[in-house]
Amino acid sequence: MPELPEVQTVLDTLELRIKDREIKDIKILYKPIIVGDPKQFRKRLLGQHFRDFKRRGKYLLFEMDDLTLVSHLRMEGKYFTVDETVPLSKHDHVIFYLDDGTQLRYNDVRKFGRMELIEKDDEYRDFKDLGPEPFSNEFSVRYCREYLKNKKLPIKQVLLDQSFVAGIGNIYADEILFAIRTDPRTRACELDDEQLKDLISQTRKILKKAIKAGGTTIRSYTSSLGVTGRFQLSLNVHTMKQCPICHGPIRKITVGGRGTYYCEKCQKG
DNA sequence: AGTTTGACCCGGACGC
DNA sequence: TGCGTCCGGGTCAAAC
Repeated sequence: MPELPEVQTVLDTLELRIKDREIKDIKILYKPIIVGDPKQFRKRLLGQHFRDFKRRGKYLLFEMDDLTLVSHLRMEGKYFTVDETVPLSKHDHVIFYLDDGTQLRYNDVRKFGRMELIEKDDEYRDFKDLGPEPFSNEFSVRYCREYLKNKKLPIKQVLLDQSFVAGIGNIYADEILFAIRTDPRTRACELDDEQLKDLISQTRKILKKAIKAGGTTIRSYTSSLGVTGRFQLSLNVHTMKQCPICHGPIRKITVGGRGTYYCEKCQKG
């Protein structure tokens, strides 16, 4: 599932491919992807150019001339830039016809992804409940301490809560907790300042490394986008069988309804 | 009022 | 082959 690093990678790559391209036409093959009226969506985007590529949490923001296209990939949303002669794939749902004869295609097996137009510089309504960016100064020990002080939920579950910090999903939550040697079930309010400091720095370190890995991988692809690059990312616990530190078994449990991998020897308290 | 839980959207993967 | 079940990001409603 695309998390912050994958979203950033997709954005960076799309910027290289379609920056300043004009939208000549749009075909929407599966309407629920579009939030709001699909006809208006198409109409308003005709003649617009992809000018800037920004990210907020896991949201992609395509800044056009007069408006912003907000896109969320949810589980398996992918973008491809292809020549118009390439046949449609099974799960292509939205086709953008560009002025250089190429197409930007949105493909989504689960159909969970969403696109929505917002007025330029408008604060997107979904963003009001979105927590700070992991790389921002706002994501500080003081902020975490305050946010978590009454939270009795498992720390893993809070890491997945986008209103705490934006952009972390199931895979990186597991990796971060492994990196700070903390049991994913630990109550969030029980982390002390030292652990919070560690949490913040490891979060940034892991996300940065992932962005770097994703970017490297993506560049080796010439005809398609949306390959997230995760397969090249080295994971320590998520979907792993053996702990890279103690070589003991990695356990899989359910925390907050999500599959969770951890090492019971290395991750205590 | 604030916090927490669970259903929902969807289809591929997997198990029996 | 053919079912049934599981999974998951974010939203929303319901329950605590």
